[in-house]
Amino acid sequence: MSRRAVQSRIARAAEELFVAKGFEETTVDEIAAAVGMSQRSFFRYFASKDEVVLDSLERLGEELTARLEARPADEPEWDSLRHSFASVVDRLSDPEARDHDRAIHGIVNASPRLLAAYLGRLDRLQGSLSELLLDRAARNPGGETDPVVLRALVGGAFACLQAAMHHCGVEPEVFGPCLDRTMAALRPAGASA
Amino acid sequence: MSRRAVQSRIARAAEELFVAKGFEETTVDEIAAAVGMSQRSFFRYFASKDEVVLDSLERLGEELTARLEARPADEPEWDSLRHSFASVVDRLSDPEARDHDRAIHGIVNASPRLLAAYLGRLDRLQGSLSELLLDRAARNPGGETDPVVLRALVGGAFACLQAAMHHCGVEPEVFGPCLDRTMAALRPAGASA
DNA sequence: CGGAAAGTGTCAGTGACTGTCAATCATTGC
DNA sequence: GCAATGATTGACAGTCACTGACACTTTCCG
Repeated sequence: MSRRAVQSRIARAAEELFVAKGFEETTVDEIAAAVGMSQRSFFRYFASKDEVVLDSLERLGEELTARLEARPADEPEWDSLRHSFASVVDRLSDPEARDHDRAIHGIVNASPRLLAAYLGRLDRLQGSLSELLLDRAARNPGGETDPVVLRALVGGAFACLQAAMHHCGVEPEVFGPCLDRTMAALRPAGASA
Repeated sequence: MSRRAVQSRIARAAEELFVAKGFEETTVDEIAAAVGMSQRSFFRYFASKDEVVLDSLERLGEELTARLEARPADEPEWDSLRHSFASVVDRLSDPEARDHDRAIHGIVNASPRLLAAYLGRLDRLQGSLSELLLDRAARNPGGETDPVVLRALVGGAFACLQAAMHHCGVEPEVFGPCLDRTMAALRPAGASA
C-alpha cells in the first residue's frame, strides 16, 4: 500500500475520533490503535498530531497556487486572487468534499492550538503566493512590484476569504456571494488598472 | 514582590536564554533554574512556555484597543486603524522597548510553533477589534455595518502592519513610512467616505 | 497568639514526540 | 533459487511540556 493511501487511512480514522471526542482529548495511541499500528509508525506517516488535520489543507494550498499561476499575467492581482479563491468554492460543490471540509473546519475551530497551526500554514502560503505574484510583476508591466505592498495585498485577499468562510460557513450558495461581496468591498483603490 | 514583577523577572531570564540557545532548545527547567524557582512555580506564573514570549505582545494588543476606542466615531475605519497602528510606531521610538521588541521578533520568527501561536493571538485581537468597530458603526451613520466586510477590513489593515513589520524591521524611521505607504496602497476603494 | 490564605517545593503521572535496535519483508543482482 | 540490500515496522527507552495532589512555609488579619 502506498504511503499516501496509509496516510489517508490514518487521517480518516483520526478525524472520526476527533469529531467524536475532540482533538485534545484524542491521544495518538488511540489513533494508532484504531488503524492497527504502533504509535511509532503513526509518527512515520505524520510529523505531528496537528499534521493529520492540516494535511488536507496543504493540498488545497497547492491547488490554489496552481490556479493563480494559470491566471493571465496582465490581470490585476486582486482579480487573480479572487479567481483562485473561486476554486475553493468549486471544491465545495462536491458534497463529499464539503462534508469533509465542514468536519475539518469544526475540529480546527474547536482547538486554539490547531487554529494557530492553521494560521501558520496560511501565513506561509501567503508568502509563497506573494513571491509568485512578484515574479509575475517583474515579467509584466503594470503589476505591483513592491514586495511589501504585494504581501499586504495577498494578506488582505486572504482576510476576505477567512472572514467569508468564518461567518458564512461552507455552504457554497452562501459562501460564494459572500466572498464576492467582501472582496468587492475591500478592493484596493489603486488596483483597478 | 508582586505577581507582575515576578513575571517580568522570569521573562527577562527566559528571553536571554532564548536568544542564546533558541526557543525549542531551552527547557522550562533551565528557565526556572535561572530565576531560582521550581518548574512547578514557573507554570504558576505562565500558563505555557509560549506565554513567556507572547505575554508582552498581549499588552500591545490592549494598547491598540484603547487607541482605537479613542478615535472619533465618524472617522473612516481604515484611518482609525492606521492611527491606532501609529501607536505601535510610537512605542518603537523608545530605544529600550525597540531592542526588546527586536529580540522578541527574532525569537518568534525563528520558531514556527511560536509564530503560529503569535498569529493565533493576532487573529483573536482582530476579532475583538472588529466587534469594537461593529458597535461603533451601529451607533453612528456612515460606518461599515456588515460584520464580514468589517472583519476582512481589519484583517487587511493587519496584513499591512505585518507586511511592513516583516520587511522593514523595527527601525521606526523606516517602519513608519513603510506602513503608511502600504496602507495607502491597500486602502479600500469604498472607504474614503 | 491562632488560624486562614497565598505562595512554594516535591513528587508522581500523562501525553507528544524522538532515537535506537532488531525483526520482517520486498527488491535486486547473481 | 538465493543471498545481499534497503525499506518498513514494532518494541522499548528516554526527553520534555504540562498537570494534579499534598505538604510546608510565610504572611496577614482578627
